[in-house]
Amino acid sequence: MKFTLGLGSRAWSVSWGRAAVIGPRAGGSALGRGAQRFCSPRPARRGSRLSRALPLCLSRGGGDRALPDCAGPSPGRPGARQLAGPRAMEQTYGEVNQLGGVFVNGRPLPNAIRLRIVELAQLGIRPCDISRQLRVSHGCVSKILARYNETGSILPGAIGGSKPRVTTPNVVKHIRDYKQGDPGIFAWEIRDRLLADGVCDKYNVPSVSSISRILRNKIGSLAQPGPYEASKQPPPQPALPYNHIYQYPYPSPVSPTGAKMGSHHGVPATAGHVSIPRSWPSAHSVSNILGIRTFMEQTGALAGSEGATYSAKMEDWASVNRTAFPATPAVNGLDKPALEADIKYTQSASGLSAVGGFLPACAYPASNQHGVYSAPAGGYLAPGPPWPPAQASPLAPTVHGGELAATMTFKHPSREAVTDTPVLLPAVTDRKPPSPGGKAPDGLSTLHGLPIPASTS
DNA sequence: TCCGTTACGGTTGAC
DNA sequence: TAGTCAACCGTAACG
Repeated sequence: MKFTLGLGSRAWSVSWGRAAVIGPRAGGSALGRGAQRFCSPRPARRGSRLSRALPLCLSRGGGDRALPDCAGPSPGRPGARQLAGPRAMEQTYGEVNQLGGVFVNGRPLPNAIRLRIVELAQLGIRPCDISRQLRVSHGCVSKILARYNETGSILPGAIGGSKPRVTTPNVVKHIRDYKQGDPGIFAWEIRDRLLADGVCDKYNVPSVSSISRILRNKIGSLAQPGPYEASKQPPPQPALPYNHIYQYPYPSPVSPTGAKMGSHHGVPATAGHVSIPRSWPSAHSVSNILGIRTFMEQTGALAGSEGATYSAKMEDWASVNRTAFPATPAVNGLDKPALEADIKYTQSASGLSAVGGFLPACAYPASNQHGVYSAPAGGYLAPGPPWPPAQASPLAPTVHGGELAATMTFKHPSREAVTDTPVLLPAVTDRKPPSPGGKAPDGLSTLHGLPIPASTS
């Protein structure tokens, strides 16, 4: 069932919940499931009955940044409740899930919400309750918690981009050497030798097909140096620094608890154990997200071309996720943008009221949230019956804004204690060994990826 | 009712 | 510069 709400020039589709649409579950095999999905193309995706209660304008939060208009959905996503308009088109759009929560399809939830999910979970609140309270799908809650349990990070992974090339000049050189030494060598044998010789490790060894392609394209004629070799001699380099890319730069592989989550004062807790899914230069890197680069640059920790590189990255990301953490004077240790974000994310009379002040705010500056995320908290969490209704939050007594750091140490159940000592520089943790997943940690600073204001006091 | 899992449609960024 | 690809996202639905 689907109906369209029209409001002036605005109109969007709102569909009823799945129960009303698909009826009894097909139950049974995956085929049935798939068929059902096929026949019932997720009618509820574009919204829910709850969405009707949402404000029509999910414009970015207050102030002069508020959008004066709310136009219809963007052309690309006619069904979604989206914002439009000159500015809205570039900064605001979003959809409403069945719980009434606002989200941007394809984009991560704001770190503030992610953080709340973890925090609430650590307070013993069940995921289903968290889901309702934050109006985030339970699948998402589950995923975020699972990720957090696994990596200690609440941050989303790096979106987009490509994996680092494994066919580095050094690898190519070795392949050529192997081929020259044994023209009859098979690609898989080369692969084995690359591993055996330590040129590559199991995570970055080229595939057989890649080796074959190299042999075909780059080492086609062994009698003469390939164009690559002839043109430039790659500097000697160690085995492809896969670890440099994927490895958790943990101080000790046997000390998974080396890093403590959070710190009382350190809220921008720098130490920490936030990991990032990929650590090759990514716009989604924790550093970029959090503006750590800026900090590091300011402290001279990041210098030279690398800094420049990251600088560019930061610029790129400013439009979406990347916090344009300017090197502007901080306010009480908190960058102004962050403060603004705090304001924007402050939960109003929604079900989050109890935790509204629990978290500072989304780490994303409003300008990076494409509207939805930068909308006032009350907008992000669609208004609706408070959850739990007329019930004081269990968090309220213990958690309040500004005390996040003190209250939430993010001590992972399976992890060790939390340090109370604020750590000012990003620290790495020994959360997990290098894995193909390429989860790299970052300082808790990055912890939740939030510029959580030091609780001071 | 809860929750892990997964298909899906979407975004992103490197190539 | 546009297209492709593969990563990621959150939601909705299944079991």
